Amino acid sequence: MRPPRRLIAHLDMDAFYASVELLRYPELRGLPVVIGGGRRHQPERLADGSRRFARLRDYAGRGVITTSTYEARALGVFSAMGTMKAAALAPDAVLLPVDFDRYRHYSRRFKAAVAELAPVIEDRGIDEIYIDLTDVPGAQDAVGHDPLGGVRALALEIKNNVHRATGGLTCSIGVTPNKLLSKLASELDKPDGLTVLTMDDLPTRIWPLAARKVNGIGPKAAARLAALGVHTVGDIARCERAWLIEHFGRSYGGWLNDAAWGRDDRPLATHSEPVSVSNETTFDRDLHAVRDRAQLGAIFTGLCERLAADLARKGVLGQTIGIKLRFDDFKTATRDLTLPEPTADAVTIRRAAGECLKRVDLTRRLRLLGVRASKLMRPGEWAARQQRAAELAAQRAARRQGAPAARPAAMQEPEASYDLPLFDSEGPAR
DNA sequence: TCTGGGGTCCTAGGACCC
DNA sequence: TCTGGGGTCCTAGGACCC
Repeated sequence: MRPPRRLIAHLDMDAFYASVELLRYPELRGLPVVIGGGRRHQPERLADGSRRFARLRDYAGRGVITTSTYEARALGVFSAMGTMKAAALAPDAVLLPVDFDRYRHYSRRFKAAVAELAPVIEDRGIDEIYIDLTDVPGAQDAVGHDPLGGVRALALEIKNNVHRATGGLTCSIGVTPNKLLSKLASELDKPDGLTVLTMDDLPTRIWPLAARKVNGIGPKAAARLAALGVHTVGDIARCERAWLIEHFGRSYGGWLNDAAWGRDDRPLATHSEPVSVSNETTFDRDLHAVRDRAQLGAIFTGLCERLAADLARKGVLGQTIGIKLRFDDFKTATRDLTLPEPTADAVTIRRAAGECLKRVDLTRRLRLLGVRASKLMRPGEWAARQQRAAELAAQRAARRQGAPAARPAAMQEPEASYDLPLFDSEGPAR
């Protein structure tokens, strides 16, 4: 019996935040709309029942576009773009504030709709997931002459279920033998797309793509590749593995080679525990540690209080407390401090974060301040850790008492190593 | 036109222990 | 007494992703 071929789907909601907003404000359909900025541009309800929306040109301040509708994208406005730059490109585009609670609500709905048909899901944030279709009944079946007909039909069913459960949202799905390729495939036919690929499609569908499209090749790596004359995934595939390792290190170079040839056997991560929780804010104007001391102090305390509340809401404690600063030159500094025991208490967090702050040079003005908790654990976990640590300490003590001969010989007889040849002219080059 | 806020993972040096 | 090496934790920074 052959094992079933892996069938991994990547599902990506189309312009998610913007599409959720269009459900609420259908009169904006067909217009360039962007989500982002601050909270100061709520739509205004007029006397005649209609609404007045803020325009991008009305916005002044620091912020980025979170999402834009396809009409806004046509004008050159994309996510992560500075709002001021976006305003220069599309001054008449409608600007809406982000409403994460609402997006989370629709996120839960679409994920539940998928789970009804295929329960093995990896969460990849608010608007995308991986789905393992390998063992879903019917997914491996051929339909007529199409060996992938079964999985194609299943993916369409998933799209329909999402559309129905969200009141009209569309998504794009890529199905391939692994996560890496599916992530690329889901983008090939956006929006409202479905792309099913096998390894045979690698040269025609994947290799022409820009290297930057690969999940894991970011702006830095893409620039380094480009400087070496490597621009597409196919360019990477044509590079010798050894050459990639030479330029990018054993780990990343090897991965680049695997990625370009579509090799990826990572399983779906269906459960995950949070690693860190943080709270940060960018100021309206840069602040100075001395001149704006009072204002900074209030912001700092507020961040610590919100962090404490977030920890409590998630039911975790953090043992390492850290701060993040961003200076007026956009350079970032972090400091952290591991406490004797984990906490979720605002005052304890504020005190630890204050200690961290003392270790930073504060002559430059600040544009961002953040507070972070890591080394997270559930309250019961702390007791268990303490218990384990005590047992280990007891074991070590017993070993020291009962078996002194177990110490390394070199520690008892240091003379033994005196004459050993150390690094000489034949040693490793410095 | 100066660049949000929430995360994860990796690397690397030093401390410390055995 | 400055000589080995492995393992783990802490800290700082950086790349990357949604």
